[in-house]
Amino acid sequence: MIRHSRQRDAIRDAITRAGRPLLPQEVHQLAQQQAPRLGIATVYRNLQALQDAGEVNQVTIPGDSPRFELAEQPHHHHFKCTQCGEVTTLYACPGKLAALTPQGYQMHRHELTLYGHCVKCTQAH
Amino acid sequence: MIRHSRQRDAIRDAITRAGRPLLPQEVHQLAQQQAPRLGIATVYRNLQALQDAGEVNQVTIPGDSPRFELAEQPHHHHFKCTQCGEVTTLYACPGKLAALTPQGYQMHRHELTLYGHCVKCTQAH
DNA sequence: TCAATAATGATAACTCATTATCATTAAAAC
DNA sequence: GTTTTAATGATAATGAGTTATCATTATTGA
Repeated sequence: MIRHSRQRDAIRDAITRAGRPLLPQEVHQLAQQQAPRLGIATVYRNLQALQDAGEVNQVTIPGDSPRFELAEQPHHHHFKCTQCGEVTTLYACPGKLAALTPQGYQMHRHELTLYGHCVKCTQAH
Repeated sequence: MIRHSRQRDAIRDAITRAGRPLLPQEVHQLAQQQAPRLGIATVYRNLQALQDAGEVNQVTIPGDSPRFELAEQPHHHHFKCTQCGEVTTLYACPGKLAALTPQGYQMHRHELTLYGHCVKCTQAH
């Protein structure tokens, strides 16, 4: 039987407030503002639980460990800043990707990641 | 001072013949046909050396460990078969991705991965 | 052919994200 | 309030990929 917990709320809130995919460590840091003694194991446990419950999804940027974002978002892609490492959500898609698929192949989904400098890092020059 | 070695030739040839990005284990298996007693440490050492020499590049598919492909290829993307796991090179690109970049951001490069079933796995039904 | 040493192969060691363990804490039903 | 037990926090253990170690092999210049 599933019980309510301050920690799980803090984790869900952190992901919601961020509006972008977060690494477990980022979730840990952000959620600690709301649940001070939060342990990293609890973060992993609840990310798993929230995923099983269909509340959050896993996002993997090439070369990085998985990040977590709210489920129930429209189709989107991501931008990773090569300076600060932050990942942003992009609500846009080039479309027409079926044309890239070779003869005889079946495409079911796609992932696109843009790389560059975010606003903060661009301005910091 | 760099010496010639049968093992490095076998590794370079395996990547060249494959025509697609290979995992270190795949390189190991393929190159063993040409260099029977090839050890996995030698594979890693030479992948690093070939990368330093600019002969091969590293490719990372989300969630996977790095693969290696020949450098000096035109711009391209990849297709990963969700059935057999094989990664194929796609010499095509949707283009016009600058339009997806948010105001104030600077995009330098992008990565696109298509997922689905390759010819072999599609036919195997 | 021979000497110098780069490269190899086998395997131990390491890295680091993630998971398991277990005593303690705290929801929630009564 | 009391009881039950899910959830937590601290930390040890795990695992997969990669790197380091070192005795041995093999390339290359003399």
